Amino acid sequence: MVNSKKDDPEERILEAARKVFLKKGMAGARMQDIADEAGINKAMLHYYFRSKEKLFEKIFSELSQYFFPKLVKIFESDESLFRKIERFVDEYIDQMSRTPYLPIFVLNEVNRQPEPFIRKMIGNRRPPVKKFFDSVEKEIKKGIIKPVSPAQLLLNIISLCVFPFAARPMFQIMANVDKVTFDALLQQRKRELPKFIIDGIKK
Amino acid sequence: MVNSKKDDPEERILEAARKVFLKKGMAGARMQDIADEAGINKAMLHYYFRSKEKLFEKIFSELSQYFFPKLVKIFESDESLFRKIERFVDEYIDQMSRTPYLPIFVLNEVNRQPEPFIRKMIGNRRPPVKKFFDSVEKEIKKGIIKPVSPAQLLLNIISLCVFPFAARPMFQIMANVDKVTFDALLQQRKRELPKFIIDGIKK
DNA sequence: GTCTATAACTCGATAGAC
DNA sequence: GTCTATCGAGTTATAGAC
Repeated sequence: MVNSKKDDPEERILEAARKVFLKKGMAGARMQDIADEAGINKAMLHYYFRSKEKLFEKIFSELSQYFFPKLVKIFESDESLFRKIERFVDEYIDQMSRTPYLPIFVLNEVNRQPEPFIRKMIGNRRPPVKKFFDSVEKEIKKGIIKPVSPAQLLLNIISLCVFPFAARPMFQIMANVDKVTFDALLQQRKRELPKFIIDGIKK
Repeated sequence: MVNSKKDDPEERILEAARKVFLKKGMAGARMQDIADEAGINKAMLHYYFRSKEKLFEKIFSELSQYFFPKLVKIFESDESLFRKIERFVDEYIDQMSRTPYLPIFVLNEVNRQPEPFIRKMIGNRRPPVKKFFDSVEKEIKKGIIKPVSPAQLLLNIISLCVFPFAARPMFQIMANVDKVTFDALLQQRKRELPKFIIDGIKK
């Protein structure tokens, strides 16, 4: 094994940059922090990625892709709407647990970066929501669920899954709760949330 | 009227700082931006508030207080739990509509500032949640609602109210929606959300 | 109190030796 | 490719005239 991934400096830099940008955001991150985290020298960052902005673009582009729910796979199946909601909640909470700082990072940068930059970065990463809407309309017509607005329902589901992660640091401080306890709370949530959502819409 | 509030430079600075910090965050904000916004000179900022950090502390402390739900007033009343939820949703969405950038600002800074700073700033601003929990337990015992976890229910309510504001910039870009349309969506939400929540818990 | 000028410092970026 | 040294732009903060 000549060039193991772990020793590849480019890979080490990306990993360090991911960590620092996630925690501090573009404006708060320092190239020095990233260099230290990667155990190398500031000049190397520029050698490999030219500028802070280029490095950030790479990281943001990569990370934002994990933020957007992979609705496609789930909602293209021919399971029932309820089953789809169950799977979505389960998978999305798992995904966010793996990258806890991701929601606040993405929300924050989308708010702060100029709009053209954001359009370029997340341009065609919009999840194909139409399939979900159709699925909701169908269940309404069948009389299985109440006549809810599909857009509001989708917003509800995403709010309920994502917000706890965005509020996690605040919650942990205010409730004086450690990581382990909070994770337990999330596991409980994975079980209770689908029930809550489904009971909120079914007839 | 010798010293109208509108002309008081200290007040003008605070208003400008609020605006700039909300939009750009501590790390992204520039003292020059604040000075320009206040229509005065950079040196004045330091004359009145000594340092950027001191000014930020003042603003953050003031703003974070508006972020925390005023549960007290609502949940101390002797209305039914359902009525309390209705009022909470209505008032909280109104509050956030008045300060749209507030949620993302607070969540972001809590994540980024060192924990001791946050503790000092929002220390005893934790809403007295116990009253709400008691109220939920009571309704469970009476058999009016299902046996839900009060903590999860509170988290649900807050998620559903706050998240749309944190995600607003992203949502507007992705759905290609302007401010007016989004505000209409929020008004619809004020009507539909209480139904959704209540149907999610009632027996 | 308010302003101009500038000091002091931080940080991204580059030059140049190895 | 990697490092040390340093430049230069941008920012916070202060000195000092009015």
